[in-house]
Amino acid sequence: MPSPQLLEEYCQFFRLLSEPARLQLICQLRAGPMDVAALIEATGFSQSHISRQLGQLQRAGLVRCERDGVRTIWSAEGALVDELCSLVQTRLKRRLENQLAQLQSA
Amino acid sequence: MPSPQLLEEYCQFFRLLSEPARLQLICQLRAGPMDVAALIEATGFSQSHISRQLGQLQRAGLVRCERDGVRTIWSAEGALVDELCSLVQTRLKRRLENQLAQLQSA
DNA sequence: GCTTGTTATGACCATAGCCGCATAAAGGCG
DNA sequence: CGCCTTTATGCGGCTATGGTCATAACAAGC
Repeated sequence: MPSPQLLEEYCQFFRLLSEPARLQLICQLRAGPMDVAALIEATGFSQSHISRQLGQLQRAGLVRCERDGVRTIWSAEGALVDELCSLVQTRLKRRLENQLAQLQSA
Repeated sequence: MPSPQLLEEYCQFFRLLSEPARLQLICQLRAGPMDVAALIEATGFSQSHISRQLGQLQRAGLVRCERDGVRTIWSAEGALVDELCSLVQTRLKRRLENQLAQLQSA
C-alpha cells in the first residue's frame, strides 16, 4: 500500500480533475494554446473563475502560461490527463457493456 | 474534446478517488478481501464512515462484496486504480526531479 | 420470538471549495 | 503620467459532502 503522504498526493491530484470546469479547461487547452478571452468564449465561464482554476492547474504543473504583452497564453502540459481519461473511458465502457449484457440475458 | 456528459462522468470518477479515505480503502482491499472489522482495524475509520465510502465505491463498480453469514467480505475490483495511481506517481516523480534539477543548476 | 453481533442508513453539524462581484495589480498606448 | 485592457485576488454567499451519533435492518443462535 502507498504511504499516507503519497496517498494524499494522489488524492490532491485526482481532486484537480474532479471538477468539471477544470477538466474542461484542460481538454480545451489540449486542442491548442489559447488566451483567457478565448477560454471564456469557449466555455462560458466567468473570467475570475477561469483565472482561479488555471491557477490551481498551473501550480500542479498541468498547465503553463506565457505572457504575450498584456495577454496570457495558456497551454496544456503533457498527455497525462489524456491517458487517465482514456483508461477511465475504457472502464466506463466495459461497465455499460456488462450492464447491457445482464439486461439482455434476463 | 469529450462531450459534456462524458466529461461529467470522468469528473465523478475522479472525485471518488479524490478522497483519502476512499482511496485508502481501495488500496487496502487491493491487498486482499477483508471484512469491515478488519478495515476498521487497518484504517481507524468509524464503522459508519467506512460503510458509506464502500457504498459509493460499490455503486461505481470499484469494489464488490459478498456476504459470509452476518459478515460482509469486500474486495477490490480490477486494477484500474493501480494503473491510474502509477501514472500519477510517475508524473509526481518527474516533477520533483525537475524541481531538484532547477535548484541544483541555480 | 428474543438477544446478540454486524452492517447500512437517516438526521445533523462542520467545513471545504466553487462561484460571482468588486477591485487591485500589471502591462501597453498616447 | 493618465487611461484602457487584461488578468489576478480578497471577500462573501451558497452548496456539496465528509464525518459522527443514533438507530434501523439484517442474519445467526438460543
